[in-house]
Parts: sequence; C-alpha cells; structure tokens
Amino acid sequence: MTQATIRDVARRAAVSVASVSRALNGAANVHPDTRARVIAAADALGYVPHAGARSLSLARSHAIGVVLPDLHGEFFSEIIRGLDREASARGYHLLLSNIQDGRDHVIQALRAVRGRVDGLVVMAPHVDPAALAAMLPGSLPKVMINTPASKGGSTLRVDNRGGAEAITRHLLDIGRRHIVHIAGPANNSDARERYEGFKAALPQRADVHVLEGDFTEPSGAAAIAELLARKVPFDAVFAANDMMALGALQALREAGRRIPEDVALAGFDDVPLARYLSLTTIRVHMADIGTRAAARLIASVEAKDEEPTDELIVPALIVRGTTVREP
Amino acid sequence: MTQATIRDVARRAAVSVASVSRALNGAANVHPDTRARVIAAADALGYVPHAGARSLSLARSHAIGVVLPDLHGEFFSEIIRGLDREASARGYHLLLSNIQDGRDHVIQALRAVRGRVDGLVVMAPHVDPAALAAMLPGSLPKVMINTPASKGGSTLRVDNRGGAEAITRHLLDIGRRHIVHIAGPANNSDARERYEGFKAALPQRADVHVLEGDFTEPSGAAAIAELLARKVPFDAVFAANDMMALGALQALREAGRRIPEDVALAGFDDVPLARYLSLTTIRVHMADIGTRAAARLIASVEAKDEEPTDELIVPALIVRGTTVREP
DNA sequence: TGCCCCTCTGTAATCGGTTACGTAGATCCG
DNA sequence: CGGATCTACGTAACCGATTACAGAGGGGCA
Repeated sequence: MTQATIRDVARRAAVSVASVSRALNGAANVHPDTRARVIAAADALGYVPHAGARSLSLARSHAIGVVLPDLHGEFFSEIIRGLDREASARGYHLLLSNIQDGRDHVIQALRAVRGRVDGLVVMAPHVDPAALAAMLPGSLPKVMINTPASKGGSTLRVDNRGGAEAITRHLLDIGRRHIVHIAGPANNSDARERYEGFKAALPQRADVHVLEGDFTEPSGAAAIAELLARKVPFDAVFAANDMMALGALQALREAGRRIPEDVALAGFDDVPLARYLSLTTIRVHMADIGTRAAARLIASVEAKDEEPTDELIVPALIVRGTTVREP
Repeated sequence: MTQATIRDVARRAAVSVASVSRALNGAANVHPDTRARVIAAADALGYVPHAGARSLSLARSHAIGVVLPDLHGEFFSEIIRGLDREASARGYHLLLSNIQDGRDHVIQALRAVRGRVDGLVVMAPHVDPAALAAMLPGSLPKVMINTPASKGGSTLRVDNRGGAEAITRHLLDIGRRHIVHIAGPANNSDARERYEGFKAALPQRADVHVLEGDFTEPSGAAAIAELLARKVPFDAVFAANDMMALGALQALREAGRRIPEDVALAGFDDVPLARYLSLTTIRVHMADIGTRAAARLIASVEAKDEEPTDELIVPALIVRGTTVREP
C-alpha cells in the first residue's frame, strides 16, 4: 500500500485539498466541523505529509546541510553532536555530506544539497580558500567553521594561533628549552596557524625542530621514531592535535622516556580521550562550536536581514599530567 | 541573486526545458550541438539542479534517514561514521533525526523524514517494540539495528547475550568467583540481553550482585560507590557497557583497589577509549555495523524485490589489562 | 514522388504539497 | 429590503524538476 496523499484525504473528508491543508496546518479560516472531519480522515488513512513536496512549495526545508572533510576522529563526531543538538532543538534536521580530498568532491557535495537545505555549515580547512569561495552557492546562508573563505557567510574560528602560543609558553614556563613541534599537513589552515603560534611564542634563537604529520595517531608515533633515530635531543613535544600527541605518547613510553619528567607532551583539541590519558592540551570544545554554528545559521535562515558575523573562539589551556606531574 | 532554474537555462540556450533536462542528464536523443549550448548556458548561469524538485518527480531522494535515540557517546558516532562511509560511497546522503525519550519524539522524527528519504535506519533499543512497529511507515525499506521490531524490515543484531556469556566465562576462567554486574536501564533491550547472558554463564548457585546504571560514566562510578558503602565483597565487575566500566575504573582506583589484582573489570562495546585504557571488553565494532546497515538498506532501495534479511553479529572478546596483567 | 522511419525537440502532465483569488451564503446595518 | 462585510471553502496556479507523447524535418527506398 502506497502512502496516502493530501488528495486522498480530501476525497475521504469530502472537502478540497485546500481545506485539508488549512485544517492540518492550523490556519484560522476553517470551520471546526470541517477540521474534525479532515483530521479523522487523515488518521484513518495514516496520512503523513510529504516533506519533500512541502519544502518545494514553501521553499523551506527545515534542514541544514553539513559539509565536513570526513568523519574520522572524535573531532568531527563532536561537531556533529553539537550541531544536531541545537538543530533538533529548533526543529531542524541535519543532512550530512562528507567530502574526501579533491575539489570535485566538494563540488559534488555542495551540488547535492541544493534545494534540500535552508543553509550550510561548511568546514574545509584543507581546501584552497579561493576555490572554495568560488564554488559555494551565493544564495544560501552559511556558516564556515575554521575555514578562511567568507564571502557573505558567517564565520566561526578557533584562535589556533593564540592556543598554540599559550601551550608553547606553558612548555617554556615549566623550564623546557628543546621543544619539538609535530605539525599537521601544510595545506591545512588549522595546522598552519598552530605552527605560527608555536613559532611566535618561542624566543628568537631557540633551536626548533618541526616534523610534519597528518593529524593521525600513527603519524605522531612516526615523528617520535624519526626524532629518536636522528638522535635529536628534546625535552618537550607539542603536537598539532591530540591524536598525534597520543601516538607520540605511546612511542615515547615504548622508548622508555618518562612523561613528563624526561619529555613533556602537549596536544591540541581536547578530544574526550585526552582527559582519560591525562594529556595537556588546548580545549577547543567542538560540540560547543557545533552548537553555536547551528544557532547562528538558523538565526540567519529565519531572519533574512541578518548581517554575517565573525566569531573568534579563544580556547583554554588545560594542564594535565603529561606536562606537570599530578598530585 | 536567486538561483537559476531549469527554465532560465532553457531560455538562455533557446531550447525547451525538456532538452535541458535531457542534455544535462545524459539522455541519448540529444544533438551534440544542443547539448553543448545547454551546458554552456548552465555554466554561465551557475545552474545547479534543485535536488528537492528532482526527488519529487523521480520519487527518489538518494538520502537515507537515520533515527537514533540520541547522539551521545562514542557508540553512536561510530555508527554514523559507518553509515556515512557506505552511504557516501554509494552516492547517498544521511539525514539525521535523533529522538529523545518518549514516543511522541519518535513519531515526530519518523514523520519529518517522509518524502525526504528512500529508506530508514532505525535504532531504538529503548522503545517498546510493539509501539515502534505500529508507527513505522510500512512503505519504506528499513533496517533495524538492535531493535526487536521487524515487520517487513531487515534487522541487524549484535549477539549481546553471547557476548555477555563470553565475558562472564572469561572472568570465571581467571578465577573470579564474586562477580558484580552493573546493568543498563531495564527498558533497554541491549541491557536486558546482556544481563541474561551474564546470568546464563554463571554457575547455578553463584552469589550474584546486580546494580542498575544508565549507561553513563557517572552511573558506573556510583555503582561502585554503593558496593563499597554496602561492603559487598567482590573480585570482578562486569559493566554492561564501556562507559560505565570507565566510571567504575576511576572509582575503584580512587578507592585504592588494584586492577586487575584486587578487582578484574570488563565492559562491553569496545569504544575507542577502551584500547587506550586497556579495558577488557567485547568488540562490537559499531562502525562496521553502520556500514552493513547502509549497504543492506541501499540494496533493498535499489532492488524492490529484495527479501528482508536478519543478520546476527557475533562480537569478539578482547582481553586487555583490566582483567589480565599485561606483559 | 510518396511513404516510412529515425532523430531531435517541444508541449504539457505529473510528483504532492501551499495559497492567491474568487465566490456562495450568512450576518449586519442603515 | 438592498448592499456591505465576513466566514468558509473550492479552483487552479505554482514550486522545479522529469518524461510520455506528439510532431517536425530529413534521409532512404520503392
């Protein structure tokens, strides 16, 4: 049995489709008896309005598109959680559209959601800003998270630079002088900003070692392996994200280095794992960012005149056992 | 500037909308020159087809609805990750619709997606099976994960009972005799099945203590606090999920119990955290379940004649440091 | 030349809703 | 009692695509 349509309901209630629509959507000009008949007919037929058709004629879908690089890592799950929390509280749904590397996928992802969503949350720190700006639809409200391109959309950015400076200063404060940085991919804007913050916090003539990882745990371990192989002396490691820090942590322990006595270790993000493993880090609180992004987006969807806003989120330094021996 | 429609493209290319549609969708009967003109016009106008309108006339949305209890915990993130991976590989999108407790929310969530998705993945271990069956749309293909109600849909179930038996036997094998179970909520079917497996593995006259938690970390800690307060003697704890096990782990350590010497501890799920904290558990591999669910659903969306299938996934026992001292 | 067939294109119906507009009937008022 | 006003409802256009059907034009063949 196929789903009943509004016309089926109209026929059964012996009224026009207009009256059904009015009755079911609570319009004022409907006689109580008519409304009752319509509701009875709808119930009897198990009528559920076709959301797709509805959004076509209303030009509103009550859905927001979420375009993320991929869904790996706790990082993105947290954003989605935050987005979903706010969206569903406000009666919106989330349409996920993840993108692999490569510009084509971004285009595909963006094309696929047109006419299905009322707005877009985009996070693509690894995509060239100019290219991204060119392919974003101009007509939809959007919120960009940690993504340089703005062009008429609101932005939400984490102060990566400031966070990296803070954590680097912390390492200096506890007396470390040979600090190694495990950076993220060079084409990732978060990675670049964190690297800049790191450099900015160091004294002029500090001796600096920087290795490039790819934000995954194994690449953190690999970086440590390389340092050890090259016999680079170091007493602190600042990894550009927590997952690489965790990889480094494992590798250091296996190499017999004591944490934090021999080597102090810090990450970035404060993924849920970090607390359990007592990792010093910068708390980014992605769920909160997701919540704010959704709130911001829905606000501009519902009030067309809203000005785009730019919000800079200053993350907090969380000192734990990998830099300071805990009580 | 509002988005161009197919009519705008048709006007600019001086052809009919039918030709535009044919040209852009690669139909056979289009003259090469016409196709070229249409593509040029579409590019010039930045035309992107309206997916909503498209799915209305095609009666296919290339989206699958995901109805989950809520998005808390790593557990659900993992499922979504798996779903998304498979779905996007096959050209589908995910529409998230999370549900709070209460039947009304389930109804709302299900109504909201009608006409927007080609199929449904439902996971609602806490909803009364009969009620759920009654409100599920009969017309859509669906896959239920760990959810009793079937009624024409495929199911994917984790062998909770078998897993719980295996882990309980493991605790017995390492010589523990005073095993405490921290159960999940009684209205949750996963929780009930795990509890049954636990009971089934125990010898007839074992002395059993069972406390009820709510699958959250604090409730695991609270359970331990209660046991200690009541001075119940125990040498092993089996928590119905990993998060409660982690809460228990913290509480036990704070109480000065050595793990695993004084108390062996086991969880269920193998969330990513478990490996880091060396928690013995049952690997459920939710991402894999998500992948299979999506694959199964898409198969039945694309071939209407598919028979529903029922798959039972047997999870593996993962022995780690909280039950057996590691090398 | 006449007829058929094939290729290409356009017209208009359709998907399932919403809603502007028009109208029938009741009520009110001078 | 006639006209204005209001309430309740139906007709049909519309949202933006797809596609069945029909028709125009050209080529091949008897």
